[in-house]
Amino acid sequence: MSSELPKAYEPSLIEEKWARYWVELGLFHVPTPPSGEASAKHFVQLLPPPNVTGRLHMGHMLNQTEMDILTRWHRMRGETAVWVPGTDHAGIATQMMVERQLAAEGGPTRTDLGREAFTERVWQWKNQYGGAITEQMRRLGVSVDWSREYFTMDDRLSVAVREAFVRLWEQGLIYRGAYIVNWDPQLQTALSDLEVDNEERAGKLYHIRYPLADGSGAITIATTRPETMLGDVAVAVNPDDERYKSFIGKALVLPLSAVAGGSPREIPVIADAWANPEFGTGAVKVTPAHDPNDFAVGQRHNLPQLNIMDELARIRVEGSSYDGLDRFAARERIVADLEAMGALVAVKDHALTLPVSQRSGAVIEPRLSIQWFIAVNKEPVGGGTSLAAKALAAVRDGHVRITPENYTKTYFEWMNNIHDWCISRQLWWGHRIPAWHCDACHEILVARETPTVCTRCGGTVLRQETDVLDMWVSSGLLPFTVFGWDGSGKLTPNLSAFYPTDLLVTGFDILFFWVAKMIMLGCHFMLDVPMPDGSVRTLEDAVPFREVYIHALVRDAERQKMSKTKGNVIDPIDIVTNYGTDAVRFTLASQASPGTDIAFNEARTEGYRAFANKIWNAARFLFMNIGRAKEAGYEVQLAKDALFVIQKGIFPAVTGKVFAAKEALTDGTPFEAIWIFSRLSAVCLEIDHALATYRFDEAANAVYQFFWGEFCDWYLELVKLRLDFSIELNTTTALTLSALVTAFEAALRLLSPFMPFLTEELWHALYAVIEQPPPAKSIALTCYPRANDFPADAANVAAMNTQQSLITAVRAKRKELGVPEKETVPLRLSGMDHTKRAVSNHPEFLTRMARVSGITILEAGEPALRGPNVAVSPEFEAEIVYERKVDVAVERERLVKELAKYEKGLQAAGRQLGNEGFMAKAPAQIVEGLKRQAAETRALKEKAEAALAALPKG
RNA sequence: GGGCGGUUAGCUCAGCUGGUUAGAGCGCCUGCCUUACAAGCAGGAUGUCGGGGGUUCGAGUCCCUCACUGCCCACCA
Repeated sequence: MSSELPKAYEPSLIEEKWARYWVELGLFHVPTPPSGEASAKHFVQLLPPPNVTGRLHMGHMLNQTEMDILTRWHRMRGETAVWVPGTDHAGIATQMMVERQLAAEGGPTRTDLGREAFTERVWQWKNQYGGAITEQMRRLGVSVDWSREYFTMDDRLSVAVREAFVRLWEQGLIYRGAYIVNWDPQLQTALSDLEVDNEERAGKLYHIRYPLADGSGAITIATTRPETMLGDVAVAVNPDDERYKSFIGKALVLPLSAVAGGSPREIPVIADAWANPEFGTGAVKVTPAHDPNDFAVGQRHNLPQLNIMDELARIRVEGSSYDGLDRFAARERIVADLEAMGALVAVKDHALTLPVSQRSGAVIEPRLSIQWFIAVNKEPVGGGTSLAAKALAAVRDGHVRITPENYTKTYFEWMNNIHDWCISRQLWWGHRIPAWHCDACHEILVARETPTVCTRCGGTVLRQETDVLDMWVSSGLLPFTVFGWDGSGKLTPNLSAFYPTDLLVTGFDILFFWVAKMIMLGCHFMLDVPMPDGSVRTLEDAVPFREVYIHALVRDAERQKMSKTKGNVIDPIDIVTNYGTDAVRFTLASQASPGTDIAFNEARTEGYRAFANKIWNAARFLFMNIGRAKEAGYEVQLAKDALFVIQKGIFPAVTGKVFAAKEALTDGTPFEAIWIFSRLSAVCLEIDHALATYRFDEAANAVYQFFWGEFCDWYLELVKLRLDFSIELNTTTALTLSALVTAFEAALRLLSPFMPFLTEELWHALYAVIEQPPPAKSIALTCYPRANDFPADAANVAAMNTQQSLITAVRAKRKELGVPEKETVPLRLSGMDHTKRAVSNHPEFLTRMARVSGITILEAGEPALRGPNVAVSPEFEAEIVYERKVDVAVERERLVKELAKYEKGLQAAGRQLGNEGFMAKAPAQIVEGLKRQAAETRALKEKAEAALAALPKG
C-alpha cells in the first residue's frame, strides 16, 4: 500500500470495516480474572440498557459517545476497561409492540392466544427484531465487551431476580395489599408514580347538592370527577369550618345512588382536616376506592371502600342505570341527570392537572386494587436499616458521587419523600412474581422453587401469581447480577474483580426510575457479599457504582426538546450517514459538559466533518513525504524497541508501551519539532484534566485547537521548509520527517477516543506506508500520550510565540498595504532583543510564512521604525518595504479607532494604578502585570500617534 | 405549591476558587485554486456579559432584587 488515500475523507468507506474488525477480533473483551486474583486498576461501566424495542436516538448517542470516550481513554491509560452492554426486556413497551403487530396481521389477539402462547410470540419477536439497537451500537463502534452482553430476561438474570424477590419477602420488605394505584385503563395495568405524567388541562368543577336525610337542608360539594360520586361513602368538612359544624355526624342522601328497585344510599358527614375550607364549597365528597386522598380519609374513619369501576374504567354498579358506561360517558349522563333534578348548583371552569399514562397516553384512573409493593422505608426483619436509609447514606457519605453536584440535592429531596414502590404489573411479559396462591386456604407462598404443597393447609392446588415485576426491579439489580450474583452470598470472580463499578453515565430522566433503585438494591444486597480479601463489606463497597455522571439533554438546533409530536426528532443514524460517526461524536463531545444541554446543530457537525477531512489530508501530506523519502533513498524502518526511525533518525515514533521522544532529542533537532512536542505535552495535560472532570467539551476543543491551529497551521507549514529530497540523505530532512511522523502518530492516539474510526484507519495506513507491522491490533490498544512523553521547552515556546505574532503582524500589514499575496517584500525590524534574537536564529520562518525576501535587523542604537508601513507590537516594529497603495482616509480612520482603544485601556489601567486601595491590596503580580500592560499600551499608543502624524494631510 | 437551572458577539456555547483591556466554532466581509486539504489558506468586523442595586482596591464571576425563560417534583377535591 502506498500514500494513495482519496483526496477527501469519506467515512462511509472505512467505518463499516473497522466496526466489524473491532467486534470480530473481540478487541474489547476483558476476560474474567481467575478467582482470588487481585484486580488491577479497573474502569468498569454498565451500559444503561436500552429497551429491546428501541431505536437509537440522540440521547443514546450522547450517552454512548461519552462512555466510549472515557472507556477508550482509560483503556489506553493501561487500565482494565470493562464496559458491559445489554438490553432491557421493557415489559409494557414490548408487550404493546407485539400486540400491535398481532393486530396489524389481523391474527389472534393477546387474550385469544393466552399467556403462554403470547409470551412465546414475544420471545420470537425479541429474537427476530430485538437486536436492532445493538446493531446500531456496533455500527457506532462503541468499545463494549460484547461477550458480556446481557438481556434482562436471560435465565441467569431471571434466577437472580427471583432470588432477590424472595429475600426481600423474607425480610418483610415486600408486601401485598389493596391500595390506590395509578391504573392505566387502556393497558389495564398498574403503573408506578414515575410512569405517570401530569398534564395541565382545562376542566370543570361541579358543585353538587347533597340533601340531608332529615330534610333539614343540604351540603353542596365540589368535584371535578362527578361520576365517582356513585362510590361516595361520606362527605368531609373541616372540623374548624363554622359553616358546617352543625352538619357533622348527620346523614346525607347520595343523589343518583338508587339502584333498580331500591332507594338512594345514605352517607355520613364527617369531620376531617383534609377538607379545605378555602377550596370549592369547603365540603368534599369521599370516594375511597377511586382517589388516593379519599382512600386515606376512609382509612382514618373506617369507611367502606366502594369500587364502582372495572379495569376498563367502565361504571360497575349493579342495578344502576349507569352500569356499563365508560367513565366519561357516565360523567355526561350524571351531570345531565343532576341538572334535571336540580342538584347541580354550579359548573365552574377549573384548570386541573390530569394524570396521564406515560406509556399509553390514557388518563390514569386511581383505582383500588391488590398490588405488590417494596417497603422502602421499613427496616428489614433481622435488623439493618431501610433501603431508603442506606441509599441516602451512600450518597451523603460520599460513597457515590453525583456529577453535576446539584443533582445530589434533587436525589436527597426525592429519597427523603420516597413512597413505597409498587412493583406489580398486570402484564404477561416480564418476570412473573414468584408467589403462589393456595386455592384452599388462600395462603400466599413465596418461593425460589415452584411449590407443590401449601405449607399452611397442605393443599395441592397452587396457582402462581399472574402479575409480573416492574421492569426497573430487574434493571435495578444489574450492577451485581451481570457479574454473577446469585444470592448465595458468594463472591464470584467477576464480582470480585469488577464490583463496585466505577462510573454510571446516564440521563437525569431515569435518576429515580433506575439510578436510585440501583443504589437502594446494591447497598442492600451486596452488603452480604464479602470483600475479595474475605473481610466484611461495608456500605462504601456495597454501592453499585462510585460515581454517577448525569449527562444533559440533546435538543434540536433551536433548543427545543425533541419530540415525535413536534416532529423535530433527529435520527442519529441519518446524521451519521451524512457526516460520519466521528464527526457526530465530536459534535456531541465538543458541547458536552456537566449540566449543559446540547443544541444539536448540523452546521456544527459539518464543521467537524471538515476537521476529520483536515486530519485526513494532514496524513496524505505525511504519506506523500514518506513516499518521497523512500524514492530518494531514505531508509524507513523500525528500530529494535518497537520504534521506527528514518535514516539515522532520531525520533522514535510509536507506541506500544514505550514512547520516548524526550530522550531522543539531539542537537540537530529542528526548532519547530521541539515546539510541537512541547505543545503536545501541554495538550496532554489539558485533556487529562478535562476528561477527569467530565469536561468533554474542553478536551475536544483542546485537541481540535492543537491539531488544526498548531499542528496544521504552523508545524506542517514550517516542516515544508525543511523537507528537501533533492539533496542525498540530508540529516535535517531525516530528522524532520522522523519528528513529523512521531508527532502525528502521537496526535492520532490523542484523538482516537474522540474519533476512533478515522484514527484507526490512518494509524494502520501509516504503518502500511512505512511497510512495517503495527505494534498493536488497534490504535485503541496502544497507550494514551502522556505529558511526560514529550520535551517541554518553555524558552522554545516563548520564542515561537514571538515568531508567530511577528508573522501574523506582517501578514496583516501586507494585506493592509495591498501587497499581492505572492509578492515577496523586504522587511526591516527593530524592537526588543529577544524578538531580534528569535528572528535571527530562524529567519526562515518569517521568510516562508510571511513571504519576506530579505530581513534587515536594526542595531540596538538605531531609532525604532515608525510610519504607516510599520507593523507594531509592544515587542517589535516591522517595516515592510513597499510602495504602499494605502487609502489615507481609511488608514486614518483605522488609526483613530486604534488610538481610542488604547486610550480606553490606559484609562482603565490608570484608574486602578492610581487607586491607593488597589496598590495596597492587590497581589504584586497583578499590579506588575497591569503596569507592564499599561506600559505596552502606552508604547502602542505612541506608535499609533506617530503613524497618524506621518500620514499625508488630506 | 416546593426545588433546580439558564440569560455573554447574528447563531450555538466557553469563561474553573472575583484579578490585567471578555473568548471559541459557525455565520458575515475582503483577498487567495500558495506543490495535504476550497470540507482549504490569509486577513478583518462584531459584545453598556438580561435590568437595577450592593459588597470589594477590583465583579460575566459573589450578595440582594426585578424581568424573561427552561426543567424536575407535588394527593388539593
